[in-house]
Amino acid sequence: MAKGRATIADIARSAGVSLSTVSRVLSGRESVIPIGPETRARVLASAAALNYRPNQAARTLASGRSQAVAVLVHDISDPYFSEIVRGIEDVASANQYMVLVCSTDRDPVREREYLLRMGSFPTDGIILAAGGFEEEAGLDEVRSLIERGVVIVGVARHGLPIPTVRISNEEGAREMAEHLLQLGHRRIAFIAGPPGLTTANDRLAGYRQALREAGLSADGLVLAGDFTREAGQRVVPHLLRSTPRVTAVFAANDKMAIGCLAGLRAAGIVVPDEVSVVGFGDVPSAQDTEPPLTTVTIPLREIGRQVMREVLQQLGGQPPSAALSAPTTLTIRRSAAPPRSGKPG
Amino acid sequence: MAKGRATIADIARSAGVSLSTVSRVLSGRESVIPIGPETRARVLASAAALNYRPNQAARTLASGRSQAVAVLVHDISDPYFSEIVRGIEDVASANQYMVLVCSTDRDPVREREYLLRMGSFPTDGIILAAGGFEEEAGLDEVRSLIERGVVIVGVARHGLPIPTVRISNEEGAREMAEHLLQLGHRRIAFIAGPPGLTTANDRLAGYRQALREAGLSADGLVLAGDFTREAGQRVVPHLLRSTPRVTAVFAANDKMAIGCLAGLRAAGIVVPDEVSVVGFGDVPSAQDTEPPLTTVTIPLREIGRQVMREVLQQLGGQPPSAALSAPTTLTIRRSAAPPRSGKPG
DNA sequence: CGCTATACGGCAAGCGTTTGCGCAGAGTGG
DNA sequence: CCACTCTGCGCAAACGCTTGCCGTATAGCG
Repeated sequence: MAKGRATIADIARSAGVSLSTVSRVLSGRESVIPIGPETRARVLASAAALNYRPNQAARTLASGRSQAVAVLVHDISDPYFSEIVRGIEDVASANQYMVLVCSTDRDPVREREYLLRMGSFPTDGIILAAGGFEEEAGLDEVRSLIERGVVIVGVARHGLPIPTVRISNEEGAREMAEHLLQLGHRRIAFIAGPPGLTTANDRLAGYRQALREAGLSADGLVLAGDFTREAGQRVVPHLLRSTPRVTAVFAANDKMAIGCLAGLRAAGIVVPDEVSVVGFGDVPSAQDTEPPLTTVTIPLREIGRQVMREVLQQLGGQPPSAALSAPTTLTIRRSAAPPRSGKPG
Repeated sequence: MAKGRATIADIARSAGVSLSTVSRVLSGRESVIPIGPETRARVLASAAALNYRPNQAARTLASGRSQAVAVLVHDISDPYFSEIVRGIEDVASANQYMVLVCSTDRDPVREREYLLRMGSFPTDGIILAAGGFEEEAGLDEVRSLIERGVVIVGVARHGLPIPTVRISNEEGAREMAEHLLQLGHRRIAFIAGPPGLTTANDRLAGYRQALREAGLSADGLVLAGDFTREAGQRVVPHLLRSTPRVTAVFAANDKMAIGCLAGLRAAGIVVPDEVSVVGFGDVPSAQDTEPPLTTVTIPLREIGRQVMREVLQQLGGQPPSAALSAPTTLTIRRSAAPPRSGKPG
């Protein structure tokens, strides 16, 4: 039933020119093969009259370009990733690109599956926005995709042979830890992220380094976590039991910090008076907790824009940029304060 | 440079069968034209050996099916929408569909642009997840898309000639208002959403109805808002100036409620002791505010799943479902309480 | 044994574009 | 006036797959 839409053949007929001419004026390839202004006008007029819409599938097949990029994230419903995707979409849509999202739930298997499907699906580029693991699983797929001419760019995805925008997770964590140290904290716990996830590990490394440089040991202070709110809540008893009690806790991401805040409140501990809590990421809700969360902010949207720009550039034939990077910054709110003055009594 | 990938022609040659046979076993059209088990095995083996990946662009061109759906949202970085998208993706990916996102920033013009681009881009379905306006702008585009055979389904998008999953915005708002009434509140302000947005208007209508049924007037109690956190914050002074002072505030969405909470705290007003605040939506961060927000929860992810299932069904040739709907529920947390007992001493 | 289904598979015509190549005619410099 | 270079445009071959239409065997049936 679907009414046949107009094709360039219809336009060619109606304008009295050849298919190639129509194609050339419609797809902007005029720069290489000039078209007379009057011819072009006729074509354009016919196209408009026929309400012509190019068939992107046909274009893709013929040209090898699909005007689409795929972005792999852990979970699109996580504000961390949806913010990156928004940045990507901003520059994509400004350049007539479409973006399709793939949530992998931090599962290497699902990631590989998506990568595999990308082998069929027409995309010009793939953005690996999902954090990677120490041991990358989809290496072969990535390689074969690259071989096919797909440009792949990652964010915080070292360990893969692709250009990557670097997030200063380690530096950011170090700064935050130093901030805590400067506030006077000496017993600072760290709630770690999912094991193996480089993003999480880098933050842990930054924390460790700061402690080491301050001549402190992190022994017994790093608690297992998995980036969920529940994890942050779950560790509260451990925190309380520690002796001497920790005076500050640094969560590897905001969600855990927020969970921790909730757990602490439930336990009747007041933040930051009795214990300071800081996070990493600066998700939107970090400013609405009580107290508002001190955290390290990552310019997520800008990262998205940057990575998409990079994709576009490479698609345009330019070589991969040497150093993409996004600096994190400390944002001090009210969940961290100096520890309660010294020793009891 | 891109190494040519294997095509069905290669497989046909290697397996000693015809193109059609290969196509049939690989694309599952065997049900209609049976293929011998041994032939099929040979084909499969060759495909595997050649590391074959179907070319979806070619498939789309030849078959008219693209295995992709587009979803239009106001803003993918808004948890409300990213949650819906996640639900969509869940069932899409389980059915080998890809989903591409389009953020319109609540701008009818951008929505039309995206709709227009969908005329070129190969998608089998379009989901209008972005709330609509009283006066729909993209009607022509929608119609022409439908005519081309694209299935379009909306969420809370009445006013368009498409099946839509109904969110009980009005009922939910009425319930919430009734809850406040029951708590003893009589002066309940309402922070409205963007003018013209049906989702927002429906909630306002629900609030009004509840008040009316209680014999109360809403005059002077509905404040202009736009769904942003800032809007919620901005109205605080008005709230405080009202005489007699309102004892409860109902924001048309959570973001405004949260902003309001922040504004109230800044003004030294304690919630819910001095004034109750409730929202609508139950975004994830609603549970982490202080006090945790009483709000009406919308099963966003399930809505996403439902709408995608509907798309799939229609793609399968079934008629549009008569009544898709998603019931909202009240979730009582701690931001609403009975008003301070009666009149001042 | 003849006849009709049925199982299995090939042919070839598209699907709508892009693009390398070829070819006129109009300038241009010598 | 010639050899050339641009312009401006058409031809037709892909791009990789699906699918309607036709054969063949083979089996089933009376």
